[in-house]
Amino acid sequence: MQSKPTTIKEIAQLLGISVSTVSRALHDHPSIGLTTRAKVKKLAGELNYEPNQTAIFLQKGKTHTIGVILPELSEAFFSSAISAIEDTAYKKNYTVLLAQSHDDELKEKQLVEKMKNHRVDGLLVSVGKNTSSFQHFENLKKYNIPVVYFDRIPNIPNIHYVACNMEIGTIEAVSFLLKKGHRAIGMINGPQTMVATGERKEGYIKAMTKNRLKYDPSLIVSCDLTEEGTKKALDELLANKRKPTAIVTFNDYVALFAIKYAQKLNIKLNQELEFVSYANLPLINYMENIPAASVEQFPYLQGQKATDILMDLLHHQDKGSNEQSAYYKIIIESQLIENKK
Amino acid sequence: MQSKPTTIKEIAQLLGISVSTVSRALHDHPSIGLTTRAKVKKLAGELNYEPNQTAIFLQKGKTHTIGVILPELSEAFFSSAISAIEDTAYKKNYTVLLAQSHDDELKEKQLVEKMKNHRVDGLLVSVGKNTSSFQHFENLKKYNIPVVYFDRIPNIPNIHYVACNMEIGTIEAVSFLLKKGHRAIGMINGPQTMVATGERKEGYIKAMTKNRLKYDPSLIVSCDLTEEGTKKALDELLANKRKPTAIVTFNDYVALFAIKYAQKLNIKLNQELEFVSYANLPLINYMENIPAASVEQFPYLQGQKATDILMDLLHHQDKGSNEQSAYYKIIIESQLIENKK
DNA sequence: CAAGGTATTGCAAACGTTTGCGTGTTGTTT
DNA sequence: AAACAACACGCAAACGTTTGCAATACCTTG
Repeated sequence: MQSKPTTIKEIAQLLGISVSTVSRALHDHPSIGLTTRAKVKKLAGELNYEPNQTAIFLQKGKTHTIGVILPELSEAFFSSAISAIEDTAYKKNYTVLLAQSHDDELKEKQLVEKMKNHRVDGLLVSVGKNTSSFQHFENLKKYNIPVVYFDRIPNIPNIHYVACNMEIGTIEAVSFLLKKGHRAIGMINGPQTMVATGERKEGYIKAMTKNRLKYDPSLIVSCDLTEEGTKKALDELLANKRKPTAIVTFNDYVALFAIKYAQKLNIKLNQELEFVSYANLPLINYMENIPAASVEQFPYLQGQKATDILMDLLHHQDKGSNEQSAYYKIIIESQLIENKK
Repeated sequence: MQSKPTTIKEIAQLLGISVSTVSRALHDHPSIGLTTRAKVKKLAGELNYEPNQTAIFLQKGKTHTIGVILPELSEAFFSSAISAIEDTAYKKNYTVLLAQSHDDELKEKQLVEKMKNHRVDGLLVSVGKNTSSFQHFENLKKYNIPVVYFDRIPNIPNIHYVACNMEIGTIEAVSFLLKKGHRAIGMINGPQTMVATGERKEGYIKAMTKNRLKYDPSLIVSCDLTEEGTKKALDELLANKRKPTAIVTFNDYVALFAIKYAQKLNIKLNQELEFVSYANLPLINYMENIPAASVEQFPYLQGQKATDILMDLLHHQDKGSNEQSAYYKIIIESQLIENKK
């Protein structure tokens, strides 16, 4: 019952011809006669022949597989990105080898090794929160395994990446609130250590100066992104001498925490206090009390672009120009989207 | 600059010994002298030797890779499951090859082929909504590739699966509402075609009869799971001669649609009308108006169990007993969880 | 010192495929 | 009729490992 998969060798034997002829026939090599070609294909069809990829991998040195390492699969942002990656890779006939680092630098390193051993053709990476050294990724260059970073990118030169610039979206967000008449606009920002925190702050300041308004540092508070931290941050803002009438929050989680808390404080949403956030929760649509607008970060698009770049890199490394000087640096502009309710 | 990965052959040459000795030395084969063993390992370390897995795959006929095919990566339920699968597989030193079918039967078939060609050792599958034939999966048996289904399992005999039984959870859900004093309990169920719809209905009926209450069929309405459909279903229930004071909804999406709509109708939640749902959205925690309780389906646990089973199958197929008569049929009991607000 | 044993190592096949090159068989051309 | 293309196919190496078996060296024992 346990039929082993058919091999090229068996076909050759059954037909009384050589394996090379069979191989070539299956690939429509011109030097094979039409009759043998037909014979081979017929038998191959009947025997349900499927080429053994592992053998081809070994032979060609290419696996047609790309590795993906990201922090957390179950996070909405990443699951959306991985969905895009799989879709895009599938179209180009690549397969996806998946792994999550759980934001653990050590595990990340091990995963890189594993990917290397599996001989993935290329790697897509969103680096962990705590990753401080990127040597384990950079080492891959030596083995000619291209790496494309996305979303959470390391701050080092000479890399390919696609990321979303939060600054533009933030400017839009603040401008949106200004246009609605708000003057005291608060911001619940993330931890100082994150790049994203800086981008948001910069965007905030730029939006203010652009509109010839003075920037009040006391209106930006940082937060550890937990529910408790959010409450504290909101308290802090509300206690400010210039009590904000609108708040930009670091992300949707923070926004929802803040909204929930604001309701408990009997604050009238969208009247006394309006929120704008950064989108990372897909189901904003299912809820009633949501931020007035969200800065979209396009996870699907990011995954798609990153995969496209990797495919491009893989394609071009064969033909000449192994000395690459150009690096893909794709910045997707974040974009403010007003939430319909 | 482009250093090719070190091979066993190079080590052998450099040390003036044979490849087989190097191979054995690296595997701590007892027949290799301690001195050579040390020499080999030292050099291997210096040269950063990493075994070429593709070669090992070919040689051993095992890839230490499992394939995962599921409908939609970006859905919370599946992203949670895949997270579990990856975690579990990683611990056993397996790698995950990932693909999504987008509920497309044809693509599902192609993916199975692809997985087979990649010579995955085993397959984890949650079948697509529209899949009617399961032959493409069953064919894998011939090639000795075990398949474990999870969550969305086909209704055929002789398969391994892990699924969540909705009946118990539903009984709990209805009982929960009965205990709270509700007597007219409505249900917004799914399409008649889905297995899950039947299970919910059965659970509902059993809960009623168990409590010696008569079952009123007009209190169960089906719904296509869209927002519009949900509104219609709710209208229908509210127009019933016995207007329900509580409703069990097919899933969280439906619940949120219904809750949103109910608020628009100025119905006082938890007083006039109470909801219980089936959990598939993780961020219920971030919202104010949520179902009073949810039937948990344990996606992470399902993914974990399914992977464990597959690992077990893979382990035991080597040693004897290739004639397997026993099939794993793991039913995880769904469980009602009261939502704290 | 010969015999036997043991510890160490090498040889070569195998996994399934691709591919450069060689070889034989036709057929065409002069 | 000889020479030469063109065509069709086979041989064998290669990809990097593992592993059964053979072979060598060394050591012990009688």
